[in-house]
Amino acid sequence: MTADALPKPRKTPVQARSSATVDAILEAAARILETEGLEGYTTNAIAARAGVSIGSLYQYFPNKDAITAALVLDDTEDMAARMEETAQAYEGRPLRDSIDALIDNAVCHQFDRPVLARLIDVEAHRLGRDPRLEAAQARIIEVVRRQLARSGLALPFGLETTTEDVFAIAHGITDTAGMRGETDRPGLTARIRHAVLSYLGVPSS
Amino acid sequence: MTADALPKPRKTPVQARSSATVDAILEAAARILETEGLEGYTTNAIAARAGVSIGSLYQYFPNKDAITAALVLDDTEDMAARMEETAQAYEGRPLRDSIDALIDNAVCHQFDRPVLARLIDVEAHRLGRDPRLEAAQARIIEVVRRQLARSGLALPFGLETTTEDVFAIAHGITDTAGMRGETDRPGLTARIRHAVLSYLGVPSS
DNA sequence: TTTCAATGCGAGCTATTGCTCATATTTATG
DNA sequence: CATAAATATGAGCAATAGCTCGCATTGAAA
Repeated sequence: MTADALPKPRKTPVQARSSATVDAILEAAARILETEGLEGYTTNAIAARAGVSIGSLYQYFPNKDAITAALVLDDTEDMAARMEETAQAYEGRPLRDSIDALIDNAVCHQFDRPVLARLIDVEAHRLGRDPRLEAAQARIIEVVRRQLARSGLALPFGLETTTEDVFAIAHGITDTAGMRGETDRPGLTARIRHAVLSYLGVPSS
Repeated sequence: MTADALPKPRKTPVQARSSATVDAILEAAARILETEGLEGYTTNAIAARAGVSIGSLYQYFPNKDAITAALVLDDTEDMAARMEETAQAYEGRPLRDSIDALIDNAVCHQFDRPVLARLIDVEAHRLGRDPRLEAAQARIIEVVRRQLARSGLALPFGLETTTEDVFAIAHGITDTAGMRGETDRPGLTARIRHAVLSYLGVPSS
């Protein structure tokens, strides 16, 4: 008996055209989530919009959730990379500046595709735990944790909890603004900065 | 031609047993959302857990979304009533106390059924606008707005935006904590209070 | 050119879901 | 009791979803 009993990872692209197929599928999935919501988010629709047959789709993804998981993972890893870059670029500069830049990262990300960002968040919770995803999330957390640790501030509730709360605050404000269709990005950044800095006990202006 | 072309509102309970049926359906729907998530949230499953036939279910709800909408509305109206009661009970007392009590309301609500609370939130966004729901939401907003307006504080971003942000901050922290399974309710309340009060520029302890 | 793996295709199977409808039972009323 | 409205039932239909599989096409190595 051949060991093809495990349907977890499907074929991995080796030629250029198959990589293009995978990319097209993920991009189509994102666009459908964005424009049609979870209702229209079907494998057939994804394949159609990607200009690919369902058969091809299922050669690279074992099931529908795998597509969503890939979407979530890509998104999170992209965010992690941006955060790390930003943190490095602002190394040595005052906390206020680096925090500002990090917040702007998050705001940009949400403003870019607000509906998609929210749905990805929802789906990420629905799908179970995934080591690779958790690693990417940990990278993001770590960036903020390091900022706080190096700041020398007397954190109100300890390093872990404060980090978590700073995140939750930024996430809450950003998400709400994104859903409401707010367009004033600098204004939003200013509000989040004020919320975060005042939470940390730093005079905010 | 009879005017039965509008399938929007179905039969309204007039006898006691039918009211019990409706209640059972809504309670079953909530419990399924809570324990099985959106996957197991099917009309047949709801009817089965309610101990009712699907036929009966569809006599009182025109479609599945109507059940969800009723769930969302009930939840929101319940919250609005609690908030209004609390605000009235704390009338005349210092802002710190009333804010604290209002926050505790929200925390209790989320801690009671965290998974359900989140899914209701998600579904509320998926379903379109509903005048009755918006009215209930407006009642909640109004409670907070009035607190802020009467406080005499110099609000950082104007009454509307500040109200919205206070909400978003509390919602963000509560939601994250609920999803993480945190159990320290007083601690959570303290953190939210600190976040909100410092955002408002009030010394927090 | 030959050969074979990689890739692509899409009709259609299987399972499920939302929902209807003809019928049965219960309750209220006179 | 008789009658009709209110309520309850659940088999099953229509639609659709996720997904398979046999076959066609393409690309690259020999």
